[in-house]
Amino acid sequence: MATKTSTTQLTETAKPGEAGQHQPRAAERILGVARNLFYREGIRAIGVDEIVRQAGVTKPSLYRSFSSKDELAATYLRNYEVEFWERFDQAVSAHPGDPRSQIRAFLTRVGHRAVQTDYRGCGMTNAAIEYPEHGHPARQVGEENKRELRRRLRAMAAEMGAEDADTLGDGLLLLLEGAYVSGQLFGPGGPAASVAENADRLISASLKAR
Amino acid sequence: MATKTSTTQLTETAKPGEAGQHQPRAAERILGVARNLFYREGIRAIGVDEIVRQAGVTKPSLYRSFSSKDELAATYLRNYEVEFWERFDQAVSAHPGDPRSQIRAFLTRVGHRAVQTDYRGCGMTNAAIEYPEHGHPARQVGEENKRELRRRLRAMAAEMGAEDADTLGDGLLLLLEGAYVSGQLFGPGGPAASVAENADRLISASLKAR
DNA sequence: TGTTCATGTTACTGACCGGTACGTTGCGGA
DNA sequence: TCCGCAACGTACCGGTCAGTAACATGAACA
Repeated sequence: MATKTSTTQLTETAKPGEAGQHQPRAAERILGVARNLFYREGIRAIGVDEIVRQAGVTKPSLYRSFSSKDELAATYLRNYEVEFWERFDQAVSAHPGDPRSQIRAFLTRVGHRAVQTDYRGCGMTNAAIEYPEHGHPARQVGEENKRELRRRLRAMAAEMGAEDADTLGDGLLLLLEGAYVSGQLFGPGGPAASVAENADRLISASLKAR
Repeated sequence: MATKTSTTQLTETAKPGEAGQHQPRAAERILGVARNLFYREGIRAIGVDEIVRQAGVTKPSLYRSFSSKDELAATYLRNYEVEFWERFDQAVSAHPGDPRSQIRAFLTRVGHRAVQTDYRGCGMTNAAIEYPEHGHPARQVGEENKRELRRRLRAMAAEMGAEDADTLGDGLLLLLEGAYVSGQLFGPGGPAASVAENADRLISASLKAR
């Protein structure tokens, strides 16, 4: 029914004929399409047929590179996580030695993205909600990411000199997750726009002796 | 496989022989089973066959009471929302005229539930994440609920005398949603345990002139 | 030129998806 | 006793699910 669109461009194509490395084009195109569809529609909502159709390949090509749909989803999430930490570290390195500004910079950007139309939140959080079963490959990526994120936020809270650094770090994590979820629930004009401001107020309250 | 459980009690049974209203038993059993399964496993993850099997009925019985699976899911969520407001209003009426204590009471209970094993967050939030498509019956229930919740939280923030009541109300909503999500991601010992404490600090910071 | 091997294809599987046509049962009232 | 009717079950629909067997192609290398 739908015409075959070639809009799914691969961002970085392995240059053919170099270093003898012949990265399969199919796997990258599949991953790119899966990333778009999984993020926008959800993992359970998208079948492998839809993915291979939009990628312009066929199912055996998918299953040669990924052992299962679950593994494809996990790969999508691992890539997603890499980019997440890139954004996070970008905010960190923009304000060396100033964790409060680091948090503010990161959350300002999150808050901005979260009120865009068709914002769909955090792919890892969404996947964990879609797959409540412990041990599911897709869920594990999210669980591990959130544990590490919690560790870093608590460390940053301690670096700020907060009395109860763990509580502050957890509060920042709650605000962040709330922004992810509320962003896709409310859309433009939603409460996620104020995540950075609220985080800063929470930091203020947590820094002064109570 | 599973033995036929009769745990799905109907909360309010239409007394037979009264007013000619004969509520079918099948519909209530279906709704009870659907509620359990949809909440614990997710809506997309559960097929109607599984529901009717556990309810001990057959599919036509389901489709006589519910026009579609989506409508069954929406009914489950509407019931879920009723109980949500019951819990919310319970915290409110426990501290008349004291919105700060109302918030603390509500969030204390949420924080406690959110760190239980197998906690699965807010059914409405989860459904909205499972169904990103605008206009989906299941999603609409959640969207409407969150809008009303936001309105009430902002009103309570104003009642507290916050300078920027809308920002504080939104901050409380972010913390709440974050507790829902983090609760099911981290399980026991997760950051959701501190949602009430963080909310109280945020209120403190928002009440004093900046 | 012939071999090898990764990447591509067509065509298929059994299970499950949501949903339905149609027959059966049981009960209250005439 | 029989009717009418609502509640329920049997058996089935086409479509889609994830996953696979078997074969074609094309380039690198001997």
